[in-house]
Amino acid sequence: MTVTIWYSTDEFAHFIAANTSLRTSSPAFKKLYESDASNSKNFHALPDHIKKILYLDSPDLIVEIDSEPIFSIEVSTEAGTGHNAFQRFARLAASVENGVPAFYIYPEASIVERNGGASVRWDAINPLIFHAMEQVMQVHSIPALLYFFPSDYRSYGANPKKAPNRPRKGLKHDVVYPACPDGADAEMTDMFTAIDQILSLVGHHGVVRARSRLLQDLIIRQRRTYMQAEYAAKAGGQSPNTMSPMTSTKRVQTSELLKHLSAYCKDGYRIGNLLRSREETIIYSVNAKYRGDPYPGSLAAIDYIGCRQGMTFEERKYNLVLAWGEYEEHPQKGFLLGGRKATVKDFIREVKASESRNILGRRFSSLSSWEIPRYYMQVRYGSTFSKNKQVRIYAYFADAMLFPDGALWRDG
DNA sequence: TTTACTCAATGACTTCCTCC
DNA sequence: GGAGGAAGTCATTGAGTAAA
Repeated sequence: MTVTIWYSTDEFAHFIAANTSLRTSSPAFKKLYESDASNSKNFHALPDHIKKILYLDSPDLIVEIDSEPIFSIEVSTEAGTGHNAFQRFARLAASVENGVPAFYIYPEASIVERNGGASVRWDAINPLIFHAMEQVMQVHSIPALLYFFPSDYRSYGANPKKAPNRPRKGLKHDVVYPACPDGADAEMTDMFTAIDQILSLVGHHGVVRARSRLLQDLIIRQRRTYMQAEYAAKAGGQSPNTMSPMTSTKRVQTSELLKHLSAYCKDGYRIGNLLRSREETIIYSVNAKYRGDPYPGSLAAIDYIGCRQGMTFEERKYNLVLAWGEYEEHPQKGFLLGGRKATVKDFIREVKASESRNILGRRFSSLSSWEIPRYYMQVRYGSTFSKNKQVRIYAYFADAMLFPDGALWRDG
């Protein structure tokens, strides 16, 4: 049995190995490269099954046994207010969509000091993240489990100024691995138990059979139940639509979307059946400058919270549309998008920039040795991994992208 | 060989806006 | 007017590359 831990942070990989049964399997530690866009020298050398998990975004760690990914982990110390907790959601989704359980370590709350220390308070996690992860589990029948990054919150929730770990945002770090969460905390020991359980099931049943049993496992069911209870307690009965990022969405008749898109339909062209097949459309309306984070992750979460009813993005009850600009209803044109913060040119510019990393137009004699396998990867995958993160994620999740001065959409 | 610069990604902090 | 959420800006890191 060959165990490999793919990591972006060496210390975190050793932290996980030392605290789980992985320590007895003499794992190999290998660096994970995020994409062909961010690391053209090394990305193409990753195994194909690892690339598939990275097709949207790269997690902090992937554990692989005999060339089969077993689970992935994402860790963050960021304050989880607003849409922040969703920034990493696309990579959790990518993992689970490939049948690989995903662990997410996120602070229940972290201390944010504002105005030079005049204001010291806990910023608590947006509970909608629990709901979104539950939806992913329901769609794919693969665990997506959140564990709290250990903190002083439960003991010093009312008094952040007295929190022992105030200089580190109230977060408890490990003694041996200081950049990592405190491995002695119950949240982390619970996570290690769940990891060991997954490794044990894989050892007994093999990867494929183990996957189908994971959600029935008692330890995993208990965590899932805990997450549901946390959502209920923290959301206090609020509807998902009253929480970020759902507050930035609106549901409209698809006919309104088609009216809006008709401005771009010339020379007898008629929009295809995919958009028409769904009676209603969810529009993620962002009146902001075009950018990446946090929108890609939020878009993926909106898909799972409000649109999906099957394993692929084609199986949606509602179209999912990302609209940049100031939304304004319009009786004849469906709706308008105003403002100058974002333009379709921003998106096109990024796509064009990614093409500069495409080496398929080169002559063989001009390729250096290390570029030959990269060239061969691009022959197979085109620019799948050469585009930057947001371009990949937007094009994957959004059935249409709208700007004040242009639009892109799928036909089928 | 060293240094400076660029790019991509991530995360933290500040500011703005809306609602009560 | 204050609280909290949303959006914008900035700092950091790591890798690659071109110039000194």
